[in-house]
Amino acid sequence: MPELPEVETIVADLRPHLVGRIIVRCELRSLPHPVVRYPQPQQFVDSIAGLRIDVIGRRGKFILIALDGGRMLVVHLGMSGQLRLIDAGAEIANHTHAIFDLDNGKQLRYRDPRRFGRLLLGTETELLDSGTFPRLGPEPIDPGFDSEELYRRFRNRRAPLKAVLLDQTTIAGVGNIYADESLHRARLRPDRAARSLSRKSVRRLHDAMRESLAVAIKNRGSSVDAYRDAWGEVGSQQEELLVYGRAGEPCFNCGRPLSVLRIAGRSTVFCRRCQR
DNA sequence: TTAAATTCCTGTAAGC
DNA sequence: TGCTTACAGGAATTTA
Repeated sequence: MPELPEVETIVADLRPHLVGRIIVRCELRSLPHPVVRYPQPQQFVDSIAGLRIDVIGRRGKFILIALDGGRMLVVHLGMSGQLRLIDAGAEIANHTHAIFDLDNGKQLRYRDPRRFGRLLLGTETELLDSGTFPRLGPEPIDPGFDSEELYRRFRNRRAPLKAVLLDQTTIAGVGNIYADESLHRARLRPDRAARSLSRKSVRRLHDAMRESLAVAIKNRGSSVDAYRDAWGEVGSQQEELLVYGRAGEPCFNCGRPLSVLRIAGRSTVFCRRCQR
């Protein structure tokens, strides 16, 4: 599933090909439309035509495409979303829900078999006020994000550490894969209360999380499920994962079979010996 | 206020 | 082989 490293890879790949391009036309397929959440689909289509792409960036797991006139196109890939740059003549894959025609004969296509993703169009204020774009926590890979800030955010949280890491209003961009990977790297049990961590432990987690994300970005993300980059290619981080998806297999550190728990409705893999 | 449970959705894999 | 069932999960929504 696309988390911070996967979204970062897509954004970096698309940037040189999208900035300066004009969205000539937008076509929404499959109605009632499953992924356009704001504004109404017809208004979405009508108001995006003719706008130039000025900037493309990322915030948490959201792709932000700033358009001239102050509005932005926001894309969240959910579980199985793909945002790909394809020649206009190419065959249209099933589950393609939106097609944006660009002024150079290319198309930006949004495909999402499980339909958990969403598309938004509006100004920042509009999207925040409509409740369609959440108030996210800090970016974990931001140089200004220090472990003291993380400690402060854990301070009054009695929920399990894993659940707090998945909470996008606490930290933006971490999902099930990198939560498990970060906790393993930091040698912390996923089921202990976040507020029980010492400053020292939080510092270890802070460093582990940044390391896990940085390595994953370098490897162009984890293609454990439907994840593909902007060209339809897989990443390689799935081959480097320490615990995610390895329940029952030996811990690379101590050899003991990895355990699995259900926390916050997510399967959580960890080593009972190395993570205490 | 916080946290846990439920819901959405479809492809995949396991079980019979 | 072919059918049924369970499972995967991000985040909004509902319930406690």
